[in-house]
Amino acid sequence: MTQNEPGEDPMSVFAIFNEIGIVNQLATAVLAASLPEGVHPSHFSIINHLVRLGDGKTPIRIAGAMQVTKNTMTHSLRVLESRGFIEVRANPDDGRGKLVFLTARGQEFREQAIMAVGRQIDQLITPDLRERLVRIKPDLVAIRSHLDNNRL
Amino acid sequence: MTQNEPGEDPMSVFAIFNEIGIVNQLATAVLAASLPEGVHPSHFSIINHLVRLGDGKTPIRIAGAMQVTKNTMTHSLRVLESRGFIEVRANPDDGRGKLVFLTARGQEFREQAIMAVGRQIDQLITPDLRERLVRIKPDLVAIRSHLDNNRL
DNA sequence: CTTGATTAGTATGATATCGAACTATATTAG
DNA sequence: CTAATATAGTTCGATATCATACTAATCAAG
Repeated sequence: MTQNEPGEDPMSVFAIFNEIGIVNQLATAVLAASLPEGVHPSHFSIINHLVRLGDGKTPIRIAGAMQVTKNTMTHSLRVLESRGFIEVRANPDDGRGKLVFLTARGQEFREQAIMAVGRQIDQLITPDLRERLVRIKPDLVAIRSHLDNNRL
Repeated sequence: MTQNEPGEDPMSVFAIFNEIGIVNQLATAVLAASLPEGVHPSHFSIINHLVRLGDGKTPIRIAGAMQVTKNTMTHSLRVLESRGFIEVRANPDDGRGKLVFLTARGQEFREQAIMAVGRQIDQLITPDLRERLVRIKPDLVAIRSHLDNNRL
């Protein structure tokens, strides 16, 4: 396949991803401040993933989606389980594997956390910013989807 | 100041930041794979910051910009100094403080790293994706700038 | 000046993450 | 069926990051 004029301007695309990185850094800080003590944004992200794509997934699939190693997932799932946000059961179809399920408490937690961070965001952004965010959403989805389907 | 109809739709803005987060996650993974062993994306980010905004900054200012604590910065600067990418000197104007300077080696490193990650990105994105990225850049800059100037 | 409060940086102990090695189960070749 | 290989998850040792506490230097009040 032909290669979009390689090296055309390596800096410019890099700079855009850099902007995305900074936005994410700032937004994550807002999220972190909205979460209760001991709950890391990465933990929240796991719960969020289970709600969006459905639970009953194996730890290794979740790890792949989150781009973390399986031992990191082992650790994170323990934290979530100790808080009663998820349940980890043996996989009936695979003696090696496990399956992760959200609990009612985990779902409540997610909703409350999103409300909390939503309030912070409301205080932070203007109508203009909100409009810009909505405007770029389709492109972001396309970019996310493509990168997600073409990982290295 | 009036507040953009609070709670209008907390989920929708949250979902967009979520997309940004995933894009960043995937892009960071590409960057991490392009960096030499032992150099963390956060280390690269510090060098990048020093190039973009100029060096001779205090560790604490860099920590603020990167949204990490000052002890994290102490640690990261030691890694970068041990590799010869930066120099940390006493601040002549403040007996407590230090100043961080890029070395020639640090600048070379940044350029090579950007080239390396640029090649990976070239292989990963299509002309359509590149177009989308360029298209959303102005909005991203506006969003980043606003969030940066209105941190909690 | 001197004292109290603030600030820059470091030290210490904790959690999050990673890579490599290990265990147990599944799958495949023959 | 058995042996070799692959996969799911855990364990272990290392780095990155954080919160708290500490040291040293600056600044502000008087």
